[in-house]
Parts: sequence; C-alpha cells; structure tokens
Amino acid sequence: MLKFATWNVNSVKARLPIVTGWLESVRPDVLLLQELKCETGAFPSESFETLGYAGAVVGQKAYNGVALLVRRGLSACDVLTALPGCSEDAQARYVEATVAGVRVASLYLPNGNPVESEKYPYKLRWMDRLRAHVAGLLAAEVPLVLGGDFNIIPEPEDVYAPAEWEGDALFRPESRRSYRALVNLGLTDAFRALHPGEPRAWTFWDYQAGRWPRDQGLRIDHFLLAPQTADRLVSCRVDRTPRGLEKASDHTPVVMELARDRGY
DNA sequence: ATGGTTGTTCCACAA
Repeated sequence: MLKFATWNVNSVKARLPIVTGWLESVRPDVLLLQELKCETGAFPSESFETLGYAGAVVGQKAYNGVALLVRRGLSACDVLTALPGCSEDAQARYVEATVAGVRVASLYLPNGNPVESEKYPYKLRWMDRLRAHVAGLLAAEVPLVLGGDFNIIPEPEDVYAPAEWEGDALFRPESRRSYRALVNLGLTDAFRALHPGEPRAWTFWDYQAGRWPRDQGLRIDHFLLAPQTADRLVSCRVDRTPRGLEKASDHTPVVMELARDRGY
C-alpha cells in the first residue's frame, strides 16, 4: 500500500511540533504540505529528516510555499518546481515529482479573494495553466496524484452554508466551472468516490467566528487521481483530530491509500 | 449586520 497525506499547515515553523507529532503517528509514504510561509532555505529539513522524511521544497518569504516529502526508502525524482507556462508566477504554489512510479503534485491553488481584485483573474489563469499541464500528463497516461489546497468548494454539500458563499472566490460559478473542467479531463475526486454524499467532511474551518466549535467548515483540500491511480484507490479520509489541538492550522490533513497494483 | 483569528511582517496583508 502507498499512503499519501496532504495538509495546509499555515506556517511550517509555527506548526512544527503538531506536524511532526502527527507524522510520527500516521507515517504516510508521501507527505504534501502547503502554506509553508518560509523561504526554501529556512524549511526545517532536519526535523523531518530525523523522522525519515526528505524531498522537494519550494518556498518564498512570508506567503505560500509547498513541499513534497517522502519516507526513507522512497525517492522523489524528476522534480518540477512550478507549473509550466508560469513566467508571471513568482509565487511558490506547485511542486511535482515521481515517487514509486507515481507522478505526484503538491499544489496550493490561489485563494482569489476579493473577487473584484486582480487576485481573482489570477486564480482563474492559474487554473487554466493547471488544466493545460494536467491534460498533457493524462494524454501520456501517467499515473497521477494531484493533492493539495485547491481553494475550491466543489459542490454545495462541501460547505456549511452554501448560500452565504455564493459570491466567494472559492465557490462562485466561474471557479466551480473551471474546477469541473479540470476534473472532467478524466480525474477522480478520491474522497467523494469512496464517500458519496457524506456530510460535513470538512478539511478547513476558519479561525474566526467559532467555525471550529460550531463545525462550520469547507471541503477544499482534495486528492484528484488519473484513471491509472484511481483504479488503485483503497481509502481516503479526513483526519480532523489535528484541527482540535492547541495552535492548530485552520486546515486538517486528508489521507489516501493506493494499492501497489490494480485491484481487479 | 457585525464581528470574529492567526501568521508574518513592518506600521499592513493574506487567509
């Protein structure tokens, strides 16, 4: 079995004891992190190496930042540190590598709020570039796992109060349409494939307004799988325990397992 | 309708 986890940690330095403690107990083979909020050279590699994890880090000062770490015994090869066609992109939001024969990406899709600002068209352009890149990988029949903070609420069942989120960059029709176009290239939402209709499968709860104690969250962290990896999907769950800890991130990890071979 | 929080940074901004 190959175990993957994705987690927007909202500052890897501020979250270090929570992240390493969780890593020790869950021991995924591949760990995808987002919102490192530190420069590449300031990533606390030693803390992860002590636990047997190393890999690729793409950071920047103060904002964004993504990592793809693999357990000792595996390696991350042919690393890509940005989406192709990203001359405009100084933001650290994408890292992709090959692990155990699987092409894996850790992505932090732009939030896009406020929608009247230039941030929203930037989000949509970023999604266009992601879709173009993924189309190429799918055409080559690459076994692909896209994991990360997509900043997209796919369906009304993925938000505690859909009506209140209609105009938000995470849920407005253009955002969802673009996300559907990505999925419709031939990707499978790992969580929904195994848990259709399961309510309150949130991966994010805002720090403000008591969203966590009221369990008012969003499902915006996803694993999307190409057919070659979807055929091997065994499990996918949200681990909400880290969200309840002191000094928690506002996101919680999603954990997914793939069989080593096809199950049919 | 408002207010509510956290992290990094420089006196705000992003989420």
